[in-house]
Amino acid sequence: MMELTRKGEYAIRGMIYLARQAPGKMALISEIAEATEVPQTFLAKIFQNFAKLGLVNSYRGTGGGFMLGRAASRITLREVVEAVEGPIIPNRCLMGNGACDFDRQCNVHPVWRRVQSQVVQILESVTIEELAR
Amino acid sequence: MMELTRKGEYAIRGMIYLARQAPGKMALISEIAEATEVPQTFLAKIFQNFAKLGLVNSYRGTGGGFMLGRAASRITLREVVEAVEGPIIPNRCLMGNGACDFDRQCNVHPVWRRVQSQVVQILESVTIEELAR
DNA sequence: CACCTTTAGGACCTGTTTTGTCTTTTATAT
DNA sequence: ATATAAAAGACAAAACAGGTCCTAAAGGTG
Repeated sequence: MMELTRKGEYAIRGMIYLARQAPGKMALISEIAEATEVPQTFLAKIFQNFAKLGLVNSYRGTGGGFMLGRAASRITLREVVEAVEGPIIPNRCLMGNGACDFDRQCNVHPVWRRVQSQVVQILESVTIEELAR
Repeated sequence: MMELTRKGEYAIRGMIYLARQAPGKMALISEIAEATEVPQTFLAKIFQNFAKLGLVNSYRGTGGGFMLGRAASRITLREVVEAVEGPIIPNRCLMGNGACDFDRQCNVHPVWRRVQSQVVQILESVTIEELAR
């Protein structure tokens, strides 16, 4: 249960790699992929999306590449994980789409809420900068 | 991320239903399935497995059915969840099959450990009896 | 014993998600 | 112009989720 997908794992590795670059230095996707042992085209997809979200900045053409969108100390693990995996939701009924009317009736509900809040809290408390050290 | 599957959800519902039965009273799979709104054959599979694990007792033939394998107060939510979903493992590298040699090198590793232990702790602290009240 | 009831076990199936690949396009620097 | 890199989109194999269906086996009952 609750397994991070490869995509998530890859994303974290890539971001840590970027965090370890000298400030302002660009890294090619080919370089990142090789260093982190991630399939290049797959990582490219992940980073394309991250660029849209502002988690990384991307530049095309000669001398282009990727760098972090902001200081590694201001990017949390939670942000990275949720960017690839979607929100942290231990049970469908927490999705808040009204699918679950058990909010008041069901005793399991608050347990999932606790799980959710604990996990979010842990991931939120860790920054990419810490992971890159 | 970390979503419980339907199977897990169904299993919990079924166990709670059993916990609400009068002590020693047998419940038919057809009855449980209907009451909990779970596809009968699917629930049957889940409970077959639970019978092997001792989480429920099953009896065939007329007057047969299912009942809890022990007091509801001695069955934790963790046990039920892990019985259907497998161990709670936020990242593959925690599986301990030697697949991950990052144990000492990787900074993310201890974060996943913390997540794992927190979630396990929460689910462990809740019994089916509490959920059935 | 014959028969009915109820779970056990196994085979099978369908749709979705994961984990990618491949090709073409667009932007940029030289 | 040309070379370089990321962007975008189509495609696909494999695994997983979420079931169904059929037969077998066990246990009561008349």
